[in-house]
Amino acid sequence: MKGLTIGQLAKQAQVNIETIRYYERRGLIPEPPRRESGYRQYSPDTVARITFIKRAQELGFSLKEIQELLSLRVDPGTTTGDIKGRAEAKLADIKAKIHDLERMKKALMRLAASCRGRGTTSECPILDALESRRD
Amino acid sequence: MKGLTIGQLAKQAQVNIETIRYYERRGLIPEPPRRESGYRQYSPDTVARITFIKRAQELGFSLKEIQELLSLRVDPGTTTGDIKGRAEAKLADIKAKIHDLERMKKALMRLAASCRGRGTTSECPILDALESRRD
DNA sequence: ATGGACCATGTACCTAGGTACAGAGTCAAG
DNA sequence: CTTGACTCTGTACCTAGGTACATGGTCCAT
Repeated sequence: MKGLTIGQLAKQAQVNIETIRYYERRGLIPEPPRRESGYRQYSPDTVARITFIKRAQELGFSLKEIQELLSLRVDPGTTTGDIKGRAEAKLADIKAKIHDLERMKKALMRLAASCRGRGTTSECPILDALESRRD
Repeated sequence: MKGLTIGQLAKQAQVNIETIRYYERRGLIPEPPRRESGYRQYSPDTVARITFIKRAQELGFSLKEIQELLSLRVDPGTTTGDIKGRAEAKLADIKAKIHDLERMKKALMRLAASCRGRGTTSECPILDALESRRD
């Protein structure tokens, strides 16, 4: 078994080929080994990595932040304490996101429930979900 | 009280003035009343609306999606059943986000915990957080 | 041994979401 | 009643995150 070509990887991860090369340039995925011809040879694990990146984006992380998240594992030049600190920073981030999503979720559930059978819709305040923020 | 000028609104909502005008063009905030001079006069509620938009973006929603979320309340031409359906679609979306964030959270918590005191960091797999997805 | 499907590099182009003027009018404190 | 800070519209420009060629070299099933 020789690993995946970039085209196979793209298909499995459901992204454009160019996106993969772009991620490589950005340092989001490691440069893979090549064969004689220069063709990239990817380990199947790369699929998960790209899937992770894509999903993390949908969760509101920028590529830069995702890079930081990913670097929480592979970086061998860092101390564990450093890692721990960075992990906890991201953790706080994530908790805040979950918190706000929970608020939106509750608002929408109230909305969907209250909007059953009534007449007009003007009284369905989703805005309140994230109101009164404490930045 | 005459409402906020665009500058005051921008300051309170912590965004650029141009962003507000841009949102207006995009239909994310309603066109406010003007005074004689043409100056926009905003209700203080607009602060919450912009805050909501900004935060929803950080949660991974596009402006188009946010528009849909916001339209779940003000749209008077829609039936409650329609609203309910759309709310539930968004709800599913949000639940999925929460779910994946929970996975990331758990992964990071394991990471932060396990990375205490050990030597190398190579065994801290955050990637597993969103692996094996079921799209 | 060859032609259609892939891949490589490099550069150009695209969309979303803003941001920054320019040029002209308005507000209000002194 | 002026002057510095704001605001208006319109248009141009910018960054992030891709996406699309063009040109040329591989791969492999027939």
